[in-house]
Amino acid sequence: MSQTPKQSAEHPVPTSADVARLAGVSRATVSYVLNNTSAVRISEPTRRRVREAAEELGYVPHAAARSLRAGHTRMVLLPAAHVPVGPLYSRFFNELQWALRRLDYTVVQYGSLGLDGDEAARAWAELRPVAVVSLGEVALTPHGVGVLKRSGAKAVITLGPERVEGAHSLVMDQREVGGCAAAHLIGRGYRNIGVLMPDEPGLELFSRPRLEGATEAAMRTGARIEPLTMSYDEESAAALAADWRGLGLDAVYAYNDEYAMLLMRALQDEGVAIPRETAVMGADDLLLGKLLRPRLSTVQIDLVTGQRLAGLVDRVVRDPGAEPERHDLMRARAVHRESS
Amino acid sequence: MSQTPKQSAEHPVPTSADVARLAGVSRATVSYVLNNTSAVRISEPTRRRVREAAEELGYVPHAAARSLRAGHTRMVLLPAAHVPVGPLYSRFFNELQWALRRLDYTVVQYGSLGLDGDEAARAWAELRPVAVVSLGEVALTPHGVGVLKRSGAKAVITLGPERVEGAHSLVMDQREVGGCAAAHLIGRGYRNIGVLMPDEPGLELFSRPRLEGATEAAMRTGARIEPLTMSYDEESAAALAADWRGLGLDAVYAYNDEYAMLLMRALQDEGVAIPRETAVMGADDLLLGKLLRPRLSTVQIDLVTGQRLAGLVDRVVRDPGAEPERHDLMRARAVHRESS
DNA sequence: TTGAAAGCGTTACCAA
DNA sequence: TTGGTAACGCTTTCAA
Repeated sequence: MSQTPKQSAEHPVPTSADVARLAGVSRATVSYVLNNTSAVRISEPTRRRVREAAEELGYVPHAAARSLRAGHTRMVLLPAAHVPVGPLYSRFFNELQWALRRLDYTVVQYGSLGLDGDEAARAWAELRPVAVVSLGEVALTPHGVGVLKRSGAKAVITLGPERVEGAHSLVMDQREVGGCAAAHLIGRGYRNIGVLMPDEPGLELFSRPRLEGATEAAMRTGARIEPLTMSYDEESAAALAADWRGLGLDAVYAYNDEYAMLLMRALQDEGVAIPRETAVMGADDLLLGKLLRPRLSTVQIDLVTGQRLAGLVDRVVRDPGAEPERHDLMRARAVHRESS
Repeated sequence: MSQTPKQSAEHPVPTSADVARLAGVSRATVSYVLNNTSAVRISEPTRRRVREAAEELGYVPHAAARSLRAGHTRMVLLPAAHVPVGPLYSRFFNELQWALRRLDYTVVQYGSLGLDGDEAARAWAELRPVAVVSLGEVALTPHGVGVLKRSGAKAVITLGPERVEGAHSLVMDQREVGGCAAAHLIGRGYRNIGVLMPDEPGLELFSRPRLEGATEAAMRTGARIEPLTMSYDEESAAALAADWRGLGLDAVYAYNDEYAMLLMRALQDEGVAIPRETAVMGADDLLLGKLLRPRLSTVQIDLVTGQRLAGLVDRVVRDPGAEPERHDLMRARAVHRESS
């Protein structure tokens, strides 16, 4: 056992050498045929023999060996600690993935749970991706970006609340969402505004900047912002609603539509009139919000399309020096319905 | 340019040879130090020099080279054509990912959009994963399973409606969901049951077996099953509701809770009394369904936990011969509320 | 038209 | 305690 057996001895994985042997040609010829190398002309009978041999052995090329030899990959790494929740985000995700495949990139979502920013960057760098698109679930530091770039990544693109030195940062400021909601409520005359913070882990990345945005918007007007905590279950909502009248609030921005729907129901069950006694506002403009009575006011968020982001990735990979044109990454817009 | 430049010439990616050179030792020594190989004792000063050199150069090992040498990987491939929709599924997904990482596997979601079963299997095999867990978005054929196994995959596990020859198939029969819903409705005396089929692509994988299950359950009782089509928007729901009374139905099973909520609202807007005139039933037991009035009856689905599935993966990898004990993969149970 | 050989970055054996 | 070296699977240049 001087050599690690790659398989349960009886079952060696076929290599191009095996194909060559069976077809009675050299490994070079196998490579030419299987990759349709146009620079070399191989006779039709030889091609057939090679193809048949490959087929018979069930030969599949070894991606690692290939990229090792090539010195680069076409892998775009999408760090995905959690599968993002919510239809908005997952649609964007799917679009991006699809568009990148059309550009002939291999999209790999790599879950780096429980690693901090720099550890994660190192783990990603080991895979030698040609590009990394970080959706902001892991905080990438300038150092982490350096590690990735030095390991050969041509494009490091971050979507998140703030710029990251060295990366192409697309700033997606969640504060705008909170600001939008607060401005809408204030504009309609509400002065004591609760802002719901989900208790669930992982949402902080969005919820905190949304709160900040609301606070900033209120500051300019003298309205009061009151942070509230709730988790995504009926008990928690009921508990919050039970104390509601003591809070002295006339409006609440509830993080997103799902939390808003939950809270609104709890308030209604408590006899709080919506919006007369308390206005309720969500975010994300889910279809379901329109089904409630009163219909839920919300913040509609236009995200950059996956298609456009994929184009950016490709451009930066081809020309890593060029600065990205500034994208209108995210636009938020209040949608008034009946709950506010 | 006889050799592909791996980087923009000025920026070569550091290798272990560079580290060795800088530290004044051999590549072997570098490997020993960086991998904490216990079989060899390296002096503390040497270790320090190596570590410092690695740090200074920003050296990160090359995963492809490593696995090429090792002859195997710890990669578990999760084909993910679409990020799955719905909180149920994504929770399961996250759990699985997390549990596999704890077992020291590298979880890679690989999006193989637009490839058919056997093409996809080939693409996966190129990465030489040690295990593949297919959630059923891509139909894996016995041939595809063969390709994967011959390429070194120790475990090929499928979750889906039916067994796949050669793979460890965990049968997750969506027919049970539809059957459960229909049985519940029939048990409560409804005899003319519509079954909603979403118009959205990709959901067919679930919706068709659910319809089948409902049909089978009805067959035994003489109830009528009527397939209906609707897409996930208000217009489509309104159109369906407008014709509702002509359909002569006294109940509807609406694929899942989201579609059910949408349809129920449209029916209410049309003046159809729920459940007196028409009973409505969903599936998935979403929290939001409890918020409607009347509260939505549903089918609660218990999925196998990601933790357990991860354990199975690990067991099969360690001992590919062993048959998996039969898991109770999915259990469906009707939950009666007010809408039926 | 085909083959021989070098080399990609790593690790592990064996020798010093 | 350390270093030399071969080998993993593949592609590509050069020579025949």
